[in-house]
Amino acid sequence: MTLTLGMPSTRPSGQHHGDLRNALLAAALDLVAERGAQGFTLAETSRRAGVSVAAPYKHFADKDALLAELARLGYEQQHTRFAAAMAGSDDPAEQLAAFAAAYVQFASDSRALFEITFAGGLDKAAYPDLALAGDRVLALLREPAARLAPDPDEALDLVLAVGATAHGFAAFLAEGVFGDPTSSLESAKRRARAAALRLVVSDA
Amino acid sequence: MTLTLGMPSTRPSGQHHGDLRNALLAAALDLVAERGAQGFTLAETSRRAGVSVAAPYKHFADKDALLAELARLGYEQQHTRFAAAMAGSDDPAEQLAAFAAAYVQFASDSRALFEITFAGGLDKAAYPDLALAGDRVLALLREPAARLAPDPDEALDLVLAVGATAHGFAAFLAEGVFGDPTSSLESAKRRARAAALRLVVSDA
DNA sequence: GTCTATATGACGATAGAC
DNA sequence: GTCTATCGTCATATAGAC
Repeated sequence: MTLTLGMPSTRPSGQHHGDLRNALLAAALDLVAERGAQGFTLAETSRRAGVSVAAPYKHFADKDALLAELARLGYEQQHTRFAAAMAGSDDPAEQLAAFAAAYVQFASDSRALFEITFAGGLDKAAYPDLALAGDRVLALLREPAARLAPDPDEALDLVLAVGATAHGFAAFLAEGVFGDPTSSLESAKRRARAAALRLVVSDA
Repeated sequence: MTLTLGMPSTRPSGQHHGDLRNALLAAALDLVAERGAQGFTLAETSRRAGVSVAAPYKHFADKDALLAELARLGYEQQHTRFAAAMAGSDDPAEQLAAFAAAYVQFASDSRALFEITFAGGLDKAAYPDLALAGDRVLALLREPAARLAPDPDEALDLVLAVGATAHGFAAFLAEGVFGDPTSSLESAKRRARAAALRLVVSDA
């Protein structure tokens, strides 16, 4: 996989790596993709990055700090992708449906990041940036929801219903409820989009 | 917590416990409730049950076997509770709404079991009974869905949409998206119920 | 900023006595 | 069916050299 998490910045300094921080993040992401969020260890991450187990501590306070940074990047990627998907239409109902489909898509092709953001088991209180980044993703839904429902309470209902439904379909897909993972992605996206529309149009 | 998982059976045999198997299951459940599914260890479970770390191996093949049994019991409890909640009405739409509310309720007051069933990280292929018990829960939705939608494909859509939405709200509640956990349970249940109805009535 | 070396401490699982 | 003892493995984290 080896996703680009930032710009590697043409190794400017140091002795060996130049950009160990990003190398560690990428290695950790690969590790989570292979063994799941609970299989993540700092020691194995170090090995994959080709450094000693002591090296990471110059870049992250501890194991959880690295994981929290990964989760934060996950929320940022989500925000970027969902915003792009929603920009395809001006119809608020269509925007919410596009969000649901994009959510499922993200869970599928960035499974590790998706798992970390939700099943990372991080203490959100200890990492305030995290809750903030997560809220920012959910906030994407507020504008189209407000256009569909003038009443603020009803708008909040829509935000949460669409968000919960999208998350449920994504979780089902990840858990293999649909069966074959490859062919089921499209059907999961279609279903998530349709469910979001149903949640929305009955209020129109 | 110390939920009753079976009948303790008035200690018939053995030296110390009489029913170590159930005592281990109960201790493991408490442990998961405190530290999450990834915080579960067989050693700590043994300590809490007051036995040596070797004792569990006379009752379970290994660590995962104990966890899998707990997950199976979780699905069975879900089935019982959801079936009871759905029995309150003859209207299929109302039954699906009752399922959604009961699902959120279960995630709230049996948080450990809920976490194990979904975030246990178990190899479903290695424990076929597990996938079966999980399918049996989802199957509860099939009858009311079939009554609402004559077409089998549409009925499946309903089953998955209601299931995904219920799961999404439950996950949001567990993750603290709603804020205060105690006061938010009722609002989460109300929202889940309302969303399920909206998913259903637009097809009526 | 990275390494080597080490302290410290879990955990899973098994062997053998009772 | 439970215990004591133990092996092997792996982890987090720190200290000090370079």
